[in-house]
Amino acid sequence: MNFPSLNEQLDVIKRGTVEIIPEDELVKKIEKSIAKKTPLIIKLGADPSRPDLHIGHAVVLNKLRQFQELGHTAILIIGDYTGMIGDPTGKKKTRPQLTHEEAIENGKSYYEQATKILDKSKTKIVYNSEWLSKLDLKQLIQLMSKFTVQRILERDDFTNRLNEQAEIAFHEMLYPLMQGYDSYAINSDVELGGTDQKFNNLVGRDVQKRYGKEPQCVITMPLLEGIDGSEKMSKSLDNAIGISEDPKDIFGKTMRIPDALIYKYFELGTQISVDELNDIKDKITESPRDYKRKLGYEIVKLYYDEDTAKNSIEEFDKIFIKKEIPDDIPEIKLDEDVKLINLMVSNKMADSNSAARKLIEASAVSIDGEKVSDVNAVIGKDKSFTMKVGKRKFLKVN
RNA sequence: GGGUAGGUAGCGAAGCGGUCAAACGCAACAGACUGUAAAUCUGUCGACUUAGGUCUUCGGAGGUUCGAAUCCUUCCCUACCCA
Repeated sequence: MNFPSLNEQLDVIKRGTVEIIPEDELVKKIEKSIAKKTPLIIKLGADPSRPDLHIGHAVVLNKLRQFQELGHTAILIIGDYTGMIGDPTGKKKTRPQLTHEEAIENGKSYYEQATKILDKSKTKIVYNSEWLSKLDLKQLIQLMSKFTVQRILERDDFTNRLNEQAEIAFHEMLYPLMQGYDSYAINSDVELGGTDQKFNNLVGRDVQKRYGKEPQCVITMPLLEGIDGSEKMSKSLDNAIGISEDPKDIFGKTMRIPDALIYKYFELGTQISVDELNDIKDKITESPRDYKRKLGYEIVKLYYDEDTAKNSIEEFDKIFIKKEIPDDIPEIKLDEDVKLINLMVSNKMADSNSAARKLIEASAVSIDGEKVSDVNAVIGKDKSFTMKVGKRKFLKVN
């Protein structure tokens, strides 16, 4: 197999990375790979505790995809065994532990979603229970003896937890070692991860060295901010764009990101070429809105297809720029007269009667474009109209 | 095992017998302004309501009291210090 030249590869690999540790070793590995016509083994560990992937997770998957396109081998490790511990990274508290069944189940779902980005035919998937479950106590002690408590505690999360008087459960200290052991088990040349994974991934290097293997290089990718523009993207903060979401939502959410993030999203969240990326870099500030539309288009295209992406733009323009009613909105028929607030609640346009009342009072409800102000409004069963609650909730009544 | 400080709405955090559905901040939602950007301003932010109120909430369970998030008993949970 023939690989692109070293420099071509480096251009692609370096896109968006934070650190390559150490870069000269990576260069040597690539040179060797070209000379021997052997692909590098690229490791990505997946945490099976979160089955819903968002474009923040996609940052690292995109990078892995790029490696695949360069001809290298991607190995996705589903941490079914480590998932039972729960990665302490960035956590202030001990994570809940998954059962093995849950971990496997989540792992499958992870794979399904990850292969929306990765080349399925070139992705090897392995479960780390395959080797971790076979470690006996003697081997585990041997592994533990190669590291010191200080080394494990030096990572920020643990230091912070010590300082903030939060607990650290004993088993959590094992997490980095086990993840590092994965690298040894699959002989990885490169491990990818977010900057938050730097410590764990470096431990992988050490484990390999101590077991007499050539150590992997570590490539860290930035953590993508969520659509609120400040916090790291995460489902629990409700600032994430899920890769399995409806295309309209993906597009709409993309349009809501702060301008400062547009380039970063292009760089990390799309597969547009390095050349194109360089081309738009300085132009974004000229017309942020247009580039944001392009960004939304590219992201939708990545997870769906070109037609869907085009539709998303059109739909968006229709609703928010031309302020028209979207095409496919829920439609219901009334069998009898109902109070407006009940109608809102039963169609999930408000959480409770009180909430519905408050929305009406806040003039957030309109019928055929007319704002409704009567909290006790009753809708006659023969009426036919379209109502709108807030900016995004529509309902057609016939 | 001994000691100390705590557990309040999605989160953080006040309150320490009545004026508490519970200050304040963040988040969220809605309105104005916009490019559904950011920033800003305004309103809402337990539930039901015939709008007068009613009901359920302050770790759990009991109790004292006309009245408890606030006092007492007990149980559960967390952190820290000492061993």
